[in-house]
Amino acid sequence: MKSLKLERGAILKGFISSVKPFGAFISIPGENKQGLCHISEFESSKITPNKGDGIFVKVIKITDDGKFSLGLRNIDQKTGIETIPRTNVSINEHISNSTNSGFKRRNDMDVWERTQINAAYGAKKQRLVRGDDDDPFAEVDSSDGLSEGEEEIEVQLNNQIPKFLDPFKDKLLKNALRRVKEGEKSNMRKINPKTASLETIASTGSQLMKDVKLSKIEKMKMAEKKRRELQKSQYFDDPVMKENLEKQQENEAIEEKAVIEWKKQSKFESYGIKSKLSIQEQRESLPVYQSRGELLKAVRENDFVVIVGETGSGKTTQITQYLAEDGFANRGIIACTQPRRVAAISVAKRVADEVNCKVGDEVGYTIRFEDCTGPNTKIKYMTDGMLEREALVDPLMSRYSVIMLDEAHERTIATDILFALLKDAVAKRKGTLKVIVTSATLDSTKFSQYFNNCPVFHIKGRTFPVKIYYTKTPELDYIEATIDTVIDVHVNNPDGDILVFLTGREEIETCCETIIEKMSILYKSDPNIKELIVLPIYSAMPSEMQSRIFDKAPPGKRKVVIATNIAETSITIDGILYVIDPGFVKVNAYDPKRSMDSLIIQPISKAQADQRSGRAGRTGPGVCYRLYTKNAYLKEMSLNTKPEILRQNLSHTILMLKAMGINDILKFQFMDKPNEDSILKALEELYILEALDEDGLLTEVGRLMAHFPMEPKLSKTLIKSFEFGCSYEVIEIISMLSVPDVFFRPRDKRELADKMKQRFDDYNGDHLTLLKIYRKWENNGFSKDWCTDNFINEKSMRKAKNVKKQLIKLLDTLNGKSKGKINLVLSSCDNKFDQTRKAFVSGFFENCAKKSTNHGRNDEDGVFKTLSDNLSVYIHPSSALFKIPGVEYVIYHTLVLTNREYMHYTTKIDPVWLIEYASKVFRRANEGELGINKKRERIQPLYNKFDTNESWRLSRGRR
DNA sequence: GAGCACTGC
Repeated sequence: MKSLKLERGAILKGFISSVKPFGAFISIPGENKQGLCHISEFESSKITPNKGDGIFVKVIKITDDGKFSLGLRNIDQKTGIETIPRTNVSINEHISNSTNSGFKRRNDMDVWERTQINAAYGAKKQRLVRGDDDDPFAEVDSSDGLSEGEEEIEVQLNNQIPKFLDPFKDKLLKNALRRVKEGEKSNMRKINPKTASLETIASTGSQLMKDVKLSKIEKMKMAEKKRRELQKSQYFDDPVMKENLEKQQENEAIEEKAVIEWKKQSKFESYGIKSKLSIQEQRESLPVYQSRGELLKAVRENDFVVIVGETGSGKTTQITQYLAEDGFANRGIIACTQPRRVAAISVAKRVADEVNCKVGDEVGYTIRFEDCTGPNTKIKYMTDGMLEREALVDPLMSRYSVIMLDEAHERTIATDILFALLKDAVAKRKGTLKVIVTSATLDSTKFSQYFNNCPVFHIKGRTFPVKIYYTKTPELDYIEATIDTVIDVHVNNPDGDILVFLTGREEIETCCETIIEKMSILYKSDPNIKELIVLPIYSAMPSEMQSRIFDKAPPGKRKVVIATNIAETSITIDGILYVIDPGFVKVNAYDPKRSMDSLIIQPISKAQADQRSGRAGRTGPGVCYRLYTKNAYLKEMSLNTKPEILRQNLSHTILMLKAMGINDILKFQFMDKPNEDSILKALEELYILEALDEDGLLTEVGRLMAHFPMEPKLSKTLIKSFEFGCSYEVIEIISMLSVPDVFFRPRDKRELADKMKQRFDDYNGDHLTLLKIYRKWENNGFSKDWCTDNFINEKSMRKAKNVKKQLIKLLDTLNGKSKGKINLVLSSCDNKFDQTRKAFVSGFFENCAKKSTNHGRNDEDGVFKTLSDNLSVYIHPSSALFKIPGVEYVIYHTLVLTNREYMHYTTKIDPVWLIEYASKVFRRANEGELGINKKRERIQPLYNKFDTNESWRLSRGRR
């Protein structure tokens, strides 16, 4: 054959010079460079690449530097002649031949799109026909119920992408999907891009997120398919390929190891700026020092003082010391509460340094699992939840002379409850207890009014000015806008790190990946662009990865930290000069009517927006880019974030209040009173758990339940476990239920992680599965490696172990204090795990669901109906009971609304137990009084909460 | 066949 010139489209003969996992290098005689032929080319041509083989190739592309890529498709390897792409012909032929069977003419682009869309959506109706080689479009059976005019096209999946469109595949897929999405949305009201509200944008979600997610699924499928085929066809009979694969794997292992080593080595930069000033000089240089005298005077003269202290004012570390120096410590302990444990510890350490003592001596801290105070302690930092617990024993707070509720503007439930408790205690203590409350600027008036119009003190902060920019029109896709802004700031602005606020892990990961992708293109086009280091952070991330965000960016590089609102308050990163705030946050919304949790994305509040922008002004004058309009900030955003007490299940809180002797919850002096539904729901729950009696007064059991730091359903279960002789089992399960999810599912190894999890699955359900895991871990010496090997979150396991320890200690104390009245002797049911399930029924009978019989229709499989509300609920796919036949009655730990109403942690039960252990609520249905449908449900609730508003007081179980 | 903002006792 005559040698052809090397140009695009030319068909040449070459020789395979080397085989790689991604394809083969091919030498063309007379050319001194090798061309690359991708593995997909071999796959579609059904040729096994072997070193030395001669093949016909077509030149697809030649780059500027003379490299060329080659193709094999549609080239007859015997003759070297290009065949006409068969798909084009076949489709047209087929369509013209089949006009009678309801098909309309469509071009192959349509076919291709439909195939892709169907594949991506896994459409149920689609019926794939894998035609054989001679008849790619097997005769279509049109008798499947399609009416005239409707068309259902049936195609094969292989090689449907027109060759000429290959390079645009990703883009086409994206567009096709977008069209489908828009088609779906066409009934919805149109969003006007100029006036869209934040609410609308939040509820629409980001298109970019969806696109990335879909194309990722596609890519994963392709990669998996490729990997499998490669293994199958090449690995075993080709020594060159085998060697290459092994080498590649080796390299990957080395790389992975290097990353781990690097992570180990990279350590924290030291915190704070080392100051040359003496401690005394430093203290005097803080802004709060200017107000020392006035502040002490105000505290002496008033029972309550509200302090508006900006960040960096020194209020948290200094005010307690001023009070101690002024003699308040002689009349009792000076307490300062913090919403977070780390804050309590780190502030206590700092103050101990300043007064030159050991932590736990004059200055100490108390948090759950850890009491670091002593007989000399005068200044005590503690979590607000800890002080709330202390109020159970001592509502007058008689140990304390001053209590400072720090960060009170965060409005945790504990702080909100303490507001009212302290107001009461101050009145009763007649001048011997002082309360200081810190607040943000925006709600200082509200705070002052609540605390009997007390004085408000302003302390200036020590921060730099932040310039704020708004967008001119609303950003419809806030993820896309965020990515563009990050890159824009990086390319056009002087040095300084960037902080971005997004709502969750998924968003953060997508955003990071897209930025890295886009940046790599930019680096190529412009070598002068500085490197951008992209760092994600969210709470569920392993702590060794979290610490990376504190590393300083090397000279000449800039870092961008992409965070959830963990970076709003919990974590402070030095060196941030630019903040990018899309204006959204993910919050938990609890629906008391259905006792269901759901996570929703919503606009942030003004206070939150200000908090976020403030993060740019800690090391120098900063800039904040708000990706919403000024109008949205002024008119759409609420002043403050809705306090937690208005968003949560209150049963635990209300049980505590009852235990403190506060009976009339509806008249309790909340700063913001929770919704009545929410209070009634909690009271009702406590009543059916027998923690409250007919009059709403605390029962013996209720008093006991209030001692445990867990939700009432769990404490009831715990107490009942002593009757069932399975307290060890129940304690271990409760410990596992009260920590973050123990199952670890890394993005790239989900299947493996799921398989590992399945080995622990107990056929009775998830509670016993958790028990199994805890015990396996214990038997393996609480080993970290065991956790890693089994895809278990070690952090959670250690926490569970701590909870177990605390519970056992607590039970010991209760037994000791009760002088024989209570006898909670720990015991194990050995292998009689029915006892354990029975104990859970006696606490969780309200969370009971029965498999729906569907009355003949089988549209929806696996639907359960809750016995209390007849709500349709589903077993979560992660459950040990998912798709297990023969599961009729179950109890569940919580109900979470995501795509569906899912039961989390489900356990199979015997319905008879409901009657036996929750006789107050359930009874056997009476055949005579029921209709046909009701008869199918042998058990019915006695108690009807919709009777009257006060029905929680009544017991219909007695009739 | 699925999605976990953030705390706290």
